[in-house]
Order: sequence, then structure tokens, then C-alpha cells
Amino acid sequence: MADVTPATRDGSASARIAEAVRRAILSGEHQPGERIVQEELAERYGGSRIPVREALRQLETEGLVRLVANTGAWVQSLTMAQCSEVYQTRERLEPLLLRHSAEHLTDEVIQTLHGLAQKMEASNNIEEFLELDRQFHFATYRAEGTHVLRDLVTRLWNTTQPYRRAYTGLVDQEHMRIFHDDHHMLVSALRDGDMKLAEQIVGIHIRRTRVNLERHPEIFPDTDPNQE
Amino acid sequence: MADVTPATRDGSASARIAEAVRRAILSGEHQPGERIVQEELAERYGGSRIPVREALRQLETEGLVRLVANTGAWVQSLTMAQCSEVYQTRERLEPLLLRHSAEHLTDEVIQTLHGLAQKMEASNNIEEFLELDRQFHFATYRAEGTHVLRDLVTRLWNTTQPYRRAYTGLVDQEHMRIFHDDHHMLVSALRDGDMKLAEQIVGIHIRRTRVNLERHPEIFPDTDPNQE
DNA sequence: TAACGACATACTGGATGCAAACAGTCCACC
DNA sequence: GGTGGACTGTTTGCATCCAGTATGTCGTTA
Repeated sequence: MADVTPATRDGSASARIAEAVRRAILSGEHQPGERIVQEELAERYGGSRIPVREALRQLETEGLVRLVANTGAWVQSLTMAQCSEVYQTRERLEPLLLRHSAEHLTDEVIQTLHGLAQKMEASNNIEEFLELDRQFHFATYRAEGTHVLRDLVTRLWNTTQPYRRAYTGLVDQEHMRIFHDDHHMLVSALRDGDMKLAEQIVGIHIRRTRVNLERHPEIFPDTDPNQE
Repeated sequence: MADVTPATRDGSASARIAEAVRRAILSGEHQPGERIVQEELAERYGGSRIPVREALRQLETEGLVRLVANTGAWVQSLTMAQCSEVYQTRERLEPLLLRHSAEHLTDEVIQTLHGLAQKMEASNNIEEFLELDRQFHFATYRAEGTHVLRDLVTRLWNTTQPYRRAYTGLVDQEHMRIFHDDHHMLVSALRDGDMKLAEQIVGIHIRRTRVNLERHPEIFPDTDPNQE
């Protein structure tokens, strides 16, 4: 595969593969519970199994992949309880992250946020909607200097992405209306510089989504796939 | 077998090495900023560099090790700001975890907690003290069924362990008195079944430690070791 | 003397190959 | 007909080997 790789110079193939597999999982190309075969990834991304294995180790630690010794790898699947737990964690962390980001939320950023919120309302494509939603919220998380908390929040988002996708396909008109209202209220609070209110809105927003998710047990696996 | 995830088994060399290196870092055997050479670990733990590399990938994702492509691995070191960030995260998450654990905090557990708190007061060995402190707090985190949040909290503890150790060696009598008082108050609140108070105490306890840590910038690296 | 560049060394990143473990199948046996 | 055990194909886990890159040293030159 020597001639195929334009990216070897970029450093590690394992990082590149990890990123690619992560995207594939987040985009829904790989579904929770789906088997991952090392050799297939190696061939697909042009490398040997060694960097693939390192990538899978990383994704396992991130919570996106599940490895079983001598057996194989699967796309991680969460029970409803675990998904709910992630959301409860986000309810605590994202207001904190937003607070740290306050000083970086300039008028331009707020303008961008407003645009994203409107675009989201106009969207009727699930993938686009999910992407815009993510862009919107992370546009509000601009804390600089340290990345610890933002990385953590990013991982929490990632692990629950498949269920957010499934839920988005089910949500009714009224809940969608409230969802958008949350976003507009958040933009408004940020425009007013009322960070305390903004933090509350984010928390409520996440909580609302969690409660709605918990009303749809059908999007979670019937058989509990996790012991450990 | 199609798309069904079996239970996790470990025992693989990479998992064993990851665990060993993690312990070595947490025990202070490897200091932050210290270089890690793959071959040395391979020889020490009896294997080739392949499982060592996988272990390092995992530890990197956990935040204990820093990898630089084509260059090497180092024990992760945090700036004071990053350490503080981890503590602020814990301030939000550990009360939540404690709440989830409420129903599992039986009289026996509370008895154990009381014993640990006393033993800690009697201890004058830093390593023992740190270990008891960890045992104490994690004894209060007994949420069962799901592990997401507890694993997260465990990682946050791990990444800040070296600084907790350094700080413990510096703390004066008065602050240590308050530290122990927090523990006793927590046990008391749990004994009374006053979970709301218990949550507050945990949050205050972590916050107090953070503020004290921030008074000791000398235990953090002078040179900022972070890009990214 | 200081700065620059070539060389040597050490270490990491990745590919290939082999042994071991798992899973699914088939057949004998009850 | 159902159950248990051996067999085989597939996939993983690890070791060895090779290539590429970073670092440190030494010599040259302005």
C-alpha cells in the first residue's frame, strides 16, 4: 500500500484511522452493536492491522467501541439507563463549560448562533439537523486555554450520537417547537449577557432532551449488551 | 455470531501493561513530565513493544500519558489551570454520583466510612493517606447498574493524583483539620440519610481542596507543557 | 567564538508472519 | 430427534523486522 498513502507524512496512521472510524460511527455509517473487523478497516484505510488496533484502543477508551479479548470489536451500544446517565452528566457539565466560555462569546459569535438556530429550524434533513445542532452548541463552548472540559463534553456527545439520531427521527412537532425555542432563548440570554440564565437554559435544554429520550425505550437495545 | 456483544474478558498483555503503567503513574513511581520509553516497558513487563504501544494509546486517551508522533511518550503533566478545571468538573459530578449511590449506602457501608475517616486521621504516611482518601470517597460511590459516571470520576481522580500527592505533603495542620472535618460531616449526613446535605458537603470538600491547590502554584510545572 | 550543517544514534511507526483462541459446522451417539 | 464433541475456517494477539524521523554531536566556516 505504499503508493496509496498521502497522509503518512501527517504523522501517525493510527490517529488518522481513529478519526475516520470515529466519523463513521458518528455519521451512523456504523451502527451500535455492529461488528468491526480489523482487517476490513486496515484494507479500507490503507494500512496494516497495527494502526487499526491502536485506533480501536483509543476509541474503546473514548467509549465508542467495545473490545473483547481474542474475540473482536463492536460499535458500543448503550442501554437507556447509560444514555440517561450521560445526559445527566452533561446537564452538570455544559453549564459550567458555558460559563467558562462567557468572555469569548462576542457579538459575531452570537450572530453566528442566531444564524445556526434559524438554519436548524428550516432544516428537514436529519443528518443536517444533527450537524447544525452540534455546531450550535459547540459554538457556545469557546473556553480557551484549557481543553479538558470541552474534550470531555465532546466525548459525551459522541457516545450518545446514535440515540440522538434515532430520537430526532421520532420527535413530534410540539417537542420540536420547544427544542427550537430553547435555542432562541439561549441566544437571547447570551445577547443580554445574562450568563446565569444562559446556564440554566442549557441545563434545562439537556434535561428536556433526556426526558424525551427516556420516553422512547424502543430506540435502545432490548438485550442488555453490557456486563463488565 | 452476528452483532451480539459478549461480555468483556481481559487478560491480554496490553490490558495488563496498561494497568501496570497506570498504577506506576498513580503511585508516583513515574512523575509527570517523565519520559516513557516503549522498549523499557516492554522489557520490564515481558513482551514486545506492540502491546506497550496499545497500552500507551489507552493511557493517552485516559489523560495519563502524552504521546507525540515520531517522538515519544511522557507522563502527562497538568498546568494549574487544567488541574483546577478537573476539580471544578468533579465539583459538579461527584454530588451527582453520590446521589445515585444513596440507596446502596447501608449501615455497614457507613460503618466502613467511619472507620476509614478515623484511620485517615491517624495516618501520617502520605501514600497511605492518599489511598485511604480514595477508598473513603469511592466507598460512597456505589451506584450500581451503570458505570459511566463512576468511570468518569475515576479518571478525573487519576489525572490529578500527582498534584494531590504533592499538595498533601504541604498542607498545614489547620487545613488538615478542616479536611478531616469534612469527612466526618459527610459520614454524619449519610448516617442521617440527609442526601441533599451530603451532596453539598462533597461539593464543598472538593472545592475547598481546589482552592487550596490554587494557593500552591509551585507544585505545577513552570514551563507550560501543552500544545493543543 | 558562534553559527551552521552533515553525520551518527536512538527511538518510534508500521508491515509482515505465525501461534492461539474463538465460532460455526458436521457427525457420531444417546 | 436432540445433544455433545471433534474439526475447520476465521480472526485476533503478539513478536520480529524494516523504514522513517527526531535528537545530539562533531566538525567546518565565517
